[in-house]
Amino acid sequence: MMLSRIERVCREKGLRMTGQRRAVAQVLSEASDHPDVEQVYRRAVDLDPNISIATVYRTVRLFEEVKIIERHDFGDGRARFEETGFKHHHHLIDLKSGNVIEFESEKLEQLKREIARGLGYELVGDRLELYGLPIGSDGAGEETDDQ
Amino acid sequence: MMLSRIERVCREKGLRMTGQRRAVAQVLSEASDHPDVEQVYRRAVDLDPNISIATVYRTVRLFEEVKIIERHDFGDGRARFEETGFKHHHHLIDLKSGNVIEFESEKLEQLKREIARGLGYELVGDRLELYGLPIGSDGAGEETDDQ
DNA sequence: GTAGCTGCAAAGGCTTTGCATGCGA
DNA sequence: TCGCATGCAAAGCCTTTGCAGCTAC
Repeated sequence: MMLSRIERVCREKGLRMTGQRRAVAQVLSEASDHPDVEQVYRRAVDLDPNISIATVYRTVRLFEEVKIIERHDFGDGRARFEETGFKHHHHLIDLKSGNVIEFESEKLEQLKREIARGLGYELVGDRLELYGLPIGSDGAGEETDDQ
Repeated sequence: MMLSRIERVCREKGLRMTGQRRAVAQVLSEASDHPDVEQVYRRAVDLDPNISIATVYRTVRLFEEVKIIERHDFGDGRARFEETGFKHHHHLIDLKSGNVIEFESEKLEQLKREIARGLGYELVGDRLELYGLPIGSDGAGEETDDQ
């Protein structure tokens, strides 16, 4: 059986691998969206029916601390998660469908650092989301939702 | 007696001016920081001892809806507010002191629009905060706090 | 006078935590 | 074995809301 990337990193970091952590790891490894805790929980239950939502909360916090996942806040009051990627990126939220589109821009990275430096600061973190409406949309669009 | 800018806008929008709303308006007009609800409440009590925190919550929501203040979320789980300015700007949070520095950048505005457009979206909103450490800091800095 | 505003306290949504039990290394 | 992990339920934090009384217009 093949280990998920997250699970591998867990071993490297010496974290105890329980069935529940394995389940959360797999869910987040496979997710291409940005699930919230509730969604992670529902998907994890399919892999390990014993998991509780409290454990999901504890596990995502743990994974975040060792930097194998990232926490996001898209302004709706709950946290969303994704596996840490190789490349720093940001998100554009499609206000019509709720979909999240990832993008990266070296120009943007430079500009952010430049602005911070200009104010006398070393940039150590940032948060950026764009909210947009699809060009050419008539507003009658379809929504996405989760199982 | 001179009306605050916010109070003037309230009248223009036909909002009923109560003592409590006047107090919140004045607090936000005078604030140069980005107070949270608790801080607005404490300052408003000095102007109108009858105000309750529920009213502060209702009032900032109302003011936000008519666009005379803006709501921000600096990642600490509570909302912060500031009077709407003439110019769109963003914030850099000094991680050493907690201070919030405002900045604007036309270059950045252009780049954001350009990125959104490139993804097929019309930019209708955004959120951007930079988190930084003062250059040349030894880490032994002073903190700010509020009355 | 009346619609709208307020205070109070209860409730709501997301998240954390205390405690006794369970389980991985 | 033994300490870390978990489930459950309670609690915490910020925010909203139902309701009865009050007030600006």
